[in-house]
Amino acid sequence: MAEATLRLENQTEKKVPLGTTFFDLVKSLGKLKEVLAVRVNGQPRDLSAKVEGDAEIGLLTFDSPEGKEVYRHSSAHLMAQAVKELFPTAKMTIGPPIEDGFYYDFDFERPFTPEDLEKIEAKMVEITKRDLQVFRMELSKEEAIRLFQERGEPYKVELIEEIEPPISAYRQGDFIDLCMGPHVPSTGKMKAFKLIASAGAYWRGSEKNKMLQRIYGTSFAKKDELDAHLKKLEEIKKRDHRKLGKELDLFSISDEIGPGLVLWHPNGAIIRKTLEDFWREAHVKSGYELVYSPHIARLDLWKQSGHLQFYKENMYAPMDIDGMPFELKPMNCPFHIMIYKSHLRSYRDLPFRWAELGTVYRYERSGVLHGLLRVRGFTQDDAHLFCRPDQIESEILKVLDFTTFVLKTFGFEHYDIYLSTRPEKYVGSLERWEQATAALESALKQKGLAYQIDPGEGVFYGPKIDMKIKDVLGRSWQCTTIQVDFNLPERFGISYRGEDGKEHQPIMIHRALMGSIERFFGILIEHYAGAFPIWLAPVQAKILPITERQREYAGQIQQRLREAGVRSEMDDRNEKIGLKIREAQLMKVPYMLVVGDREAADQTLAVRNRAGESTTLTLDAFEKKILEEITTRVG
RNA sequence: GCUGGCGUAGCUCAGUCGGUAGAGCAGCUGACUUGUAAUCAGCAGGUCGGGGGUUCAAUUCCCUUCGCCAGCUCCA
Repeated sequence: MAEATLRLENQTEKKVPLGTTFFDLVKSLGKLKEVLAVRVNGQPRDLSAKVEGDAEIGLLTFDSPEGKEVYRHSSAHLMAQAVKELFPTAKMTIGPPIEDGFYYDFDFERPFTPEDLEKIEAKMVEITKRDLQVFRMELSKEEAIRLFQERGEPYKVELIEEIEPPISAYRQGDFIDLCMGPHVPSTGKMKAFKLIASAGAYWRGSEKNKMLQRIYGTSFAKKDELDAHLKKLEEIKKRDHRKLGKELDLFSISDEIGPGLVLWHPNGAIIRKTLEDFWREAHVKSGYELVYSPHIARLDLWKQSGHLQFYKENMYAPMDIDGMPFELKPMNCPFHIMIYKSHLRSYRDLPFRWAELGTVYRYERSGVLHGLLRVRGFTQDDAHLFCRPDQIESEILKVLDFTTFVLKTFGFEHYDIYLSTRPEKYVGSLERWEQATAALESALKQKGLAYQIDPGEGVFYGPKIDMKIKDVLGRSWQCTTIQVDFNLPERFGISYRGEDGKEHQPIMIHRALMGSIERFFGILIEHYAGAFPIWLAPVQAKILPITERQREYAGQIQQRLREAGVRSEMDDRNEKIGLKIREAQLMKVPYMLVVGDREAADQTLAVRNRAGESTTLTLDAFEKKILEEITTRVG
């Protein structure tokens, strides 16, 4: 009998007869329990598939991204089977794995209720107990269409009509679903799953189509992994910036003022002020100059910039001022261009680096507003660099250094970086695009930053680098964006006088590091779970006298700390120390300074931190410690 | 914008299968002078998101509108 040589991941080779199933192969390796599917020469396959020749074999377990996909895709099938058994009139549509789980969309006469989800989950458990074997079927297009027509699944028929044969489907018990696969070998493989939510979703994602009922679920290979994941979801809920924003009295969004418009309360405002001071100081140190611009400008400016043409949906209606239309600004760039235009510029002047905390207003559809993360009025930490083409790379290098420094200050040290290249519709010459894209890429490489290329995802006016930061829970947030712009310099006809005495067009680079102050603040609240590091904390130290007898001593401490620039407060209410501590703790105050008769006599402080640890220090020692922590921005 | 859910005191929430509402915390007043996450008592507080309709009567049912939440969509 003919044999095939299989090379396994650990570089060992194994000879097996042709036609051996991967199931048998995995069994012979003693890994049947954890292996869900295999990768054959890079292609994921079922365990039931047969060895057809020499191949590189990978074993897919739940620990690999591909294994997770297989497992969760099978989980989606399991859920669909449960739904069909409970609600036979539900029509199946699609059900893919997603990050952290899976979903399945059904066309059903009503939304699924939480009680439905419980029933479905119970049915899923039952189906796993049946441990149904999962079979792959390969069909011609006609067979596939007939099969799903007979089964009364019109959405599946619609999908089949658009795909090329051979068409595959998977069967477990009486349940059949159109699917590329691969899948786990039997329903009993699914050990730990939970249905999370139901919600509406459009067929094929278009609001012109019918609204379907989507059920989200998640699944894991082990119960404790599922529990850990559910715990993380709880943690995310606890950290919700909207909840913490209210509890810590940081900000509010008022119905009477309008959706997406933020009120910064004193506690939030002092954090913002501290953050902005840091931002300005850092920019000046890094060779930027600060500028300011107005909130409205003549409509003509936006015509010239092209925003009226390309950004209209996000702009508010113009207002009439003395018979002339003015527009609320959605961006700062045209203003900075006008500053550029206010003088004749020489190649010797370039680059210019102009930064502004510029407040812009953009119309966002009502359904997308979300706390501080998506608002209608916000302040960008914006800057525009005007440089010569040969300066792009060095400028990008500086921006990359600068943004990593700024983000690191807030404890963000892991990024996903994307380089977006020329889209189909673009302005500017091919040569410019290539030069700029190469400059961006070269800068990323020099910095040793790992990045992915997003082909064709650049903006029409130039290539860009986007950075997503990872917070303490591992969630990604898009903040930094660095965009080369060939368009606006052209539209506004800006130029500089070159060495050759001729006019040249400068390159403009837009960049925002935090993105917007509002959004970044929202991310920070969640990142720190409201327990801001001491340099940002609204109240850095709270003095808690035990009785009225220590009021004078407590007052001296407060005065001393205030003079040293520490944001301190005193709680001299006629209350028990337990209550004062509890309230300071709930407000996540970094240091509680308890002073009773003992401390007053010794001129010391009982310093309690947020973790509940106490030490006794002299006032001098505490002042030194807290100032050190504030200036170094630790803790 | 779309689908679904929700909107009751400053906050968190209960309640009314139609007869104009209740708790805890917060607030105010008083007592207590207190040692590391809630001292006790009393008082006060709501046109039940807004508008309209049905009804003898609407916070409750219906319509509409605004807002919030989840998801979709969108984010040149």
